Amino acid sequence: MIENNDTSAQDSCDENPAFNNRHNHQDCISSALDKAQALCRTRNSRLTPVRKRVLELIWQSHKPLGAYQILSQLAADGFNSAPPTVYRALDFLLEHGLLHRIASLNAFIGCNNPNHNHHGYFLICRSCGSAQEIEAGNLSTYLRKNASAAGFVIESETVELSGLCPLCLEQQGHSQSDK
Amino acid sequence: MIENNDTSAQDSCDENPAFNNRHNHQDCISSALDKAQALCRTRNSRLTPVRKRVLELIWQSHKPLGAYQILSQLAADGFNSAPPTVYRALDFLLEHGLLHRIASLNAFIGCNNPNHNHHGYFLICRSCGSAQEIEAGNLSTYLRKNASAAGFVIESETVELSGLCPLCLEQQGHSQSDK
DNA sequence: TCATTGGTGTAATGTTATAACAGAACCGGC
DNA sequence: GCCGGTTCTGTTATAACATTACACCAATGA
Ligand SMILES: [Zn+2]
Ligand SMILES: [Zn+2]
Ligand SMILES: [Zn+2]
Ligand SMILES: [Zn+2]
Repeated sequence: MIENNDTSAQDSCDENPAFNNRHNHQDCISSALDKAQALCRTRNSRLTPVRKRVLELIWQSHKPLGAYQILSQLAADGFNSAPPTVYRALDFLLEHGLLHRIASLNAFIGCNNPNHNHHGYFLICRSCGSAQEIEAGNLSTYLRKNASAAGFVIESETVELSGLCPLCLEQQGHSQSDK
Repeated sequence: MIENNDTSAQDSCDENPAFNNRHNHQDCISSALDKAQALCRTRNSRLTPVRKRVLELIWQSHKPLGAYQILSQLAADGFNSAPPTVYRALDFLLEHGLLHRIASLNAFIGCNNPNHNHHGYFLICRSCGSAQEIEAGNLSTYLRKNASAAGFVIESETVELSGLCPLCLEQQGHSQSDK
């Protein structure tokens, strides 16, 4: 199942992990936690148990997770679980660039490039719920240039594109041919 | 590049009304209501008093309005005012393209191009709260092309850019020079 | 007329997020 | 070690946003 035969990928999460069900997802999780650990050390910030657990829960799939879903998992773990607990952890992780908030879903997803100060955008599958962050690059430049033509200065970008991922498209194709 | 060369704007609302405090805003409102009226007639839909009033309230400024703000205004008008009332009206207006929902603000703003089936994006001033819809044009094409390279098919786009509008930038400049 | 449809009234509830304040844990200086 | 400031957590309550479910009514068209 999770075999990766003919790709020389060492880091299986660098490609398009969310829409590739053959990648080794344990690597995604542990790599994200390692990065977070390192980043917090260099910044003299504390990745406390709650914060770490929240980050881990969010990374346990590539589907954006709602605050109250996280909350109930924390409760199952025996952590304290009242809304402020999880929102404080989320705020911390957001501030450090370890997460992004998906406004159109009221949900949160891990960022696997927390060091680089970037503007990403998201492809979100409406069928399976997976989301994939894409580096904005030109897009951001383009938007800023256009905005400045109107005298507007962009400070933050929310670009969330909903549709069907490759995996769900394939499945839909199958079910259509069944008709 | 998004260039819009046909700047034969007679209608004072076609330019950049949200960020132009000198435009005749009554024209914005009445033109929006007229368009809605006409559009509903051709579609055999009913622009009932509540629906019309909600649309009017939303158009009374260029700032996205929350559902409960609308609700309290309806109450002041003597309309029934429970959440379903306003959400039903909003759903109707959204379906007919007369409004857009701003996910990052949980708020609603009028669309002044309800006939044309389009993908707009928004410039939202974090200081004064005004928002301006920009026709997407090439942006949409670009996003879809990039997504399809990842095997993803976009169905809907949420592009909300937050920052400072020209008017607020100018004010900020003044207050800075006061230092 | 009567059934159908679409719109509204109303109560209750669900979901997402924050305020406010008390207490505990951590950390640097002594 | 102990102290004092800061940061983190616990707890209660509430704010803000949105939906469900069901009853009623009014327009439409056999
Ligand atoms: Zn993964
Ligand atoms: Zn999918
Ligand atoms: Zn106007
Ligand atoms: Zn402004």
